[in-house]
Amino acid sequence: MARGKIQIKKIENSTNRQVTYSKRRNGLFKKASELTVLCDAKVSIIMVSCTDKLHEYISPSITTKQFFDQYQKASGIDLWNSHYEKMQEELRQLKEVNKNLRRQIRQRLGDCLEHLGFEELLDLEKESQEAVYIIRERKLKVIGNKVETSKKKVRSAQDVYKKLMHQFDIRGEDPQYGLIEDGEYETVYGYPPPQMGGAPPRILTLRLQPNYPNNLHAASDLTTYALLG
Amino acid sequence: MARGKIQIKKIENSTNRQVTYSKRRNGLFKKASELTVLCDAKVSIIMVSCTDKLHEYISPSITTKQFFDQYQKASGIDLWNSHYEKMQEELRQLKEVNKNLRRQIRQRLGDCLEHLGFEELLDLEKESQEAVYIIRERKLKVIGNKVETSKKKVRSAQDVYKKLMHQFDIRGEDPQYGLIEDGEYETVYGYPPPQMGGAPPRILTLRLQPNYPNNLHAASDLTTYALLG
DNA sequence: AACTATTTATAAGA
DNA sequence: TTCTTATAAATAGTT
Repeated sequence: MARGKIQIKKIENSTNRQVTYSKRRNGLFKKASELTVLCDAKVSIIMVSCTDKLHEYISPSITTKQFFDQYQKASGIDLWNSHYEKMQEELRQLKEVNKNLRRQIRQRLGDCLEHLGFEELLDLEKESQEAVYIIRERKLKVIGNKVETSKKKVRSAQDVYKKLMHQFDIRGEDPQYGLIEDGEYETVYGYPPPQMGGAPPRILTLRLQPNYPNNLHAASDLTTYALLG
Repeated sequence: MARGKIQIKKIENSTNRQVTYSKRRNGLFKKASELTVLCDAKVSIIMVSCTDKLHEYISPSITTKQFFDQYQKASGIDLWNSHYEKMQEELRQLKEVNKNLRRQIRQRLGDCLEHLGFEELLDLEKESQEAVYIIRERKLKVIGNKVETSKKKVRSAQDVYKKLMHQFDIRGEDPQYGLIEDGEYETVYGYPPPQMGGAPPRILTLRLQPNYPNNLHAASDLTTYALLG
């Protein structure tokens, strides 16, 4: 439009193209601005250059968001579309799946059995009974582990006790808590020998040990052993 | 810009304003189009007139929706606002809940028991065993219902059979399927009397009845009864 | 919608 | 990028 007419086709020289883009962009924005004022209109321009840089003009007194809302309303085109609708569908499906999972759990707890067919009922019974066996096995294994651990702990406590007793012996002092003899701890849990004292002295013995942490974990171990009786 | 310079301020004459809006809008769109071609850029223009009419220019090879996506990405502004974010959060939570529900089911099937504490294991065993009892009771009740229903169906079939026999009797024809005597159906299922014929003749008898629907449901009933043996 | 005097935009060069 | 400037394009006011 100056110093010679140009063909409207892509400018091949990249630098020229960049310069023209910049100039014409400003021109466009200026025109948009004038239009906004002269005609009391609202204009939104968004441009992306071939180098993927984004520029935008937006009339004062309106946000791009408001523009999109207005555009949607006027055009009937749902701009959220793919994103929004897919999300809603996904949400719906997840809720449905969730509902089914919850019902399944309730059925496995014995609720809502009315809507099950006979075959399903038989399968459920079989599955559940098998699960009970597996869970029971697991429980027994855990108990076994706990017994092993406790045996080790008891042996350790025993050793320290022995040493302590030995020290009392050397000093000629009264041990005062010497109710338990060596070698008896190992059989205390599960089959307490008749000659043994009750449980409280055993706990006291453990507490005598400053190296033995009398924390919640140990307490919980003791509590658990009671289940073996 | 012709026949006199104008001030850039709102045109008070409404007709003039409307005309100018139209002219300049075309000018703007033309410029945008040229820019698109010359600089290989993408342009979106949306305009709303003061009379709330919407006009839009969009570069070929792109949709307004794509523009929004690109705009969002480049600007970091979330045009879909809190709604979108809320949906994403909801989605995330639902997926989490889903995962937990599935794990719970697996545990009730005897899988993944390693991560359960001892107390939890005991609870699970108790719950599962109770569920098995409930399911078993339900199964027995369903079986009871099925037996009742089958008794009624047999009685009904029996009645029709009796009438049919009566007709054969009157016409002096050979019944051909008269293997089963009156009063025997009631005890057929569960405790077949030794003098009874096998199952196939019974089914044939039922099929003799045009009023008795020999559909899939009836067939499924017969199949189910076999489970009672 | 068409015309046209005039303003404005801008291509090319610096 | 910005400035300059010759010239193309846009457009205000008119018809």
